[in-house]
Amino acid sequence: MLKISELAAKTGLSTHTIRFYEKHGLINASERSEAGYRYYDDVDIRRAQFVKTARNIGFSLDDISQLLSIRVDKTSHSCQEVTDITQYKLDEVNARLVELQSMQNTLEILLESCCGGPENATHCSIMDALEAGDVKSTRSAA
Amino acid sequence: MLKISELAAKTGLSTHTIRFYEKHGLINASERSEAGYRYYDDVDIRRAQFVKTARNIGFSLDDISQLLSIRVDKTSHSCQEVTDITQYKLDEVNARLVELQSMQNTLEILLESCCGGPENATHCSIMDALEAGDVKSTRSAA
DNA sequence: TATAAGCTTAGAGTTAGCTCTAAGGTCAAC
DNA sequence: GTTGACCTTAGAGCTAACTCTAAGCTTATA
Ligand SMILES: [Zn+2]
Ligand SMILES: [Zn+2]
Ligand SMILES: [Zn+2]
Ligand SMILES: [Zn+2]
Repeated sequence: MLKISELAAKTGLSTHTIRFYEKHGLINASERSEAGYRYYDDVDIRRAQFVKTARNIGFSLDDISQLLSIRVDKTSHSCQEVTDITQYKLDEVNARLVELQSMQNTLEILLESCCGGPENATHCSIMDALEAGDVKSTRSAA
Repeated sequence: MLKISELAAKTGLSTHTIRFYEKHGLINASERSEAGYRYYDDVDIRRAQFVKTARNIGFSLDDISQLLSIRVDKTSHSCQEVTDITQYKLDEVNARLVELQSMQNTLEILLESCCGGPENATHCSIMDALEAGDVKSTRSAA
């Protein structure tokens, strides 16, 4: 049985974050001392580590909620449900990648066009490009 | 002279956003009617379009503040200041790209490992991987 | 003249995921 | 028996960039 700071040390989550996750139903302490101290058993610890791992991959807390409800009763859930969540996340990531690559491209072109020197910016081609608006839009949803 | 909704139509910003940008010093209406209505002249309009363009590229409002203060007095600012802002943004974008590519990679590997079928998730390799924690961490700063 | 559309303001709410504070109780060590 | 580290709670604050609301003027149209 670990106390909260020990679970924090073990998982790399802060105690604040652990309590925050508890409030959101992601993890919990199956025991409490008389004084109200949280105590985590092996099952709790594995669940906390699962959350941390999923979080590291980039799943949102909502995604993780769904994964956890599959996890507690795997026989009632299908592989397809798991891949759906994962595929949806991948789609999000890919969409964001497209945006960022477009930003990267635009910024690189801007940087190439400007001398970057110490003279004043009256002739600056980056400023000119921003002024002219002839740059492609890279944002749809941040 | 445009009224706020006309400027909104012209720039693609909402009237709310225009007022929000004004509150943050990005744009302003050089005239007001007796009733207090905002009126935007050509200079205002060009500034608003500059902001929109910079925003489309992905610059933050803080970045844009800096770009605008260069813009209003280009002789007092150098190309280097402009490239510094741009390069800094590009560095940010590249850092985020690395994270997202790592996420993409991890998610693809997970998806390949799972059958995605309708059977129950007791054998699911995605769940197993999350359980084992043997996935690389993709997040540093979101 | 009445109705609707549009404008004003200050300020609150949204999102996600923490992060921190205050005020106080508990526990082990010296 | 008293430090000091650790625990508890409710709730506020943070970031970024909006987004919306309420309450009340103004302006254009029919
Ligand atoms: Zn130059
Ligand atoms: Zn330049
Ligand atoms: Zn399967
Ligand atoms: Zn599976």
